[in-house]
Amino acid sequence: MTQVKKTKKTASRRGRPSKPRKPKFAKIKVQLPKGVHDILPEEQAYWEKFRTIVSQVAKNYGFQRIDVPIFEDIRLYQKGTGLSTDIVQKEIYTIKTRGEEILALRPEFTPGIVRAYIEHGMKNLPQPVKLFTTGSLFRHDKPQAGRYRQFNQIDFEIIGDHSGVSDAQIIQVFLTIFRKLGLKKPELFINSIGCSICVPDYKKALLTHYRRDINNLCFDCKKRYKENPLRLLDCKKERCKKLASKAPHVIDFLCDECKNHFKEVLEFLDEMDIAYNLNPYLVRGLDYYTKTVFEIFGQEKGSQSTLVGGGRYDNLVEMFKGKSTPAVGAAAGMERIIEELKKQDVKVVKNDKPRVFIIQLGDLGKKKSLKLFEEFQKNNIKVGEAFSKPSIKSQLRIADKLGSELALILGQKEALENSIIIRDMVSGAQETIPLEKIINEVKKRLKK
RNA sequence: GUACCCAUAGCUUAAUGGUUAAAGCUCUAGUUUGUGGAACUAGCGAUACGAGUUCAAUUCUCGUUGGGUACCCCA
Repeated sequence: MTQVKKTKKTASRRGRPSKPRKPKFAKIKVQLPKGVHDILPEEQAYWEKFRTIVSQVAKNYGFQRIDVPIFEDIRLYQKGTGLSTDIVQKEIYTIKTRGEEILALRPEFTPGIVRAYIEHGMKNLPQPVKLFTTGSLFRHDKPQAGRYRQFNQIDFEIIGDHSGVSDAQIIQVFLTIFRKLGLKKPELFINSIGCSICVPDYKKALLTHYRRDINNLCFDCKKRYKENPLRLLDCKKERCKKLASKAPHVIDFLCDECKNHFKEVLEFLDEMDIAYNLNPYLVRGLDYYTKTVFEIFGQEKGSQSTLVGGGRYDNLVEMFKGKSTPAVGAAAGMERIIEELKKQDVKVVKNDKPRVFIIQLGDLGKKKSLKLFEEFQKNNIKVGEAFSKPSIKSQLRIADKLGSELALILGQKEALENSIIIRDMVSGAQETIPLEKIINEVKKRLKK
């Protein structure tokens, strides 16, 4: 029999000389542009857990959510993030509108949040204003592990307080989130890069230190020498590193105010038992930082292991014509943190398995099943279904794969006599009961 | 922006300068016209794209695209 069938099939295939029918439309192959990624259903458990913890911790520490637009006037970032930064010089995505306007996809959160603070008169709220957000950012960078062109960050800002307590609290918030996520041993590095009063002195000293060796510097460092001497300390090239290691430390040049502020921050960290490493060469790549700067690294060493970066930016509000307002904030890369969780083998349980599954057979059975399904929704019981499958076998298979404990079978016969079969998927025992009692029966059985 | 490595089905892998590119997992269905997990059977499904060498390229060469890694920078 099967053979006949087979022969028939091949014969018919061969006997049809003219092509399989062509689609009337042209096909194109589409794939993701460079450096962007999908977050697939099986990944979502991590993201959900992450977001839940973030908003929980935010609430506990008194941060309110704000959402700022994905694109803004490019000048916001040119002025805020800084013209000399790589982010603005080579990584920012721009959009030209039909008018003359040039917009930019946000490469970071802080300028947008500061703009919102000013624009909505938040200086009239009780200070400081504590805000947080999460979302996608865009940087045209070369993609590699842990680095994407569209990526997600969580961001916390405290605007309107100069005290070191806020710096410490921002750090505390991120470490709390890490603890709740189950991330082991994040490492904190911290430094102070002074304010507009003391930094010029330090820059002068740096330039003096480098002056004699300027011709030995790498190409980038020559540029840095002119535009942003602090970043000379950041260079990873051997020759430049050697020079950097003999360079004077910022700490020694801090004015009294900055020195006290830094001391205060460290004292608060000590008080909260937060371990930190002092790194005199940590300067960070954004122009607006003053005083405290810090980074938090994961355990996995590598150049992309920065999980959090942040610091104080006491001049930024004023730069946008706001009233002089001190502020501090930080942001963490969500993709990197989730990668780190996976590397550390932190498991996240996904809990969306339906414990009950409805199986329908025949037209009448299907119709009644739809209704029954709604009944379960009203009773807030998660129930699985495969209404698109006609056979009982496929439906049972799916119920089994989903790990349902109970299968409810509603076929033609049951529909006619207003009953339903309830099947225990573990023991295989089943029982026919009146349809109207099913909700209570299921509730009873699920309690066990 | 620079350097190195990589690219076969949804996933993991195989093979070949020459007929129809192979397997496991997954998925769809069947072996029971109303009963899952196992087994068996069948089906779906791929040489990233473009050029060159060749009688013949998935295989060799080049380019493009995408991925990985290092530098740079950053989260």
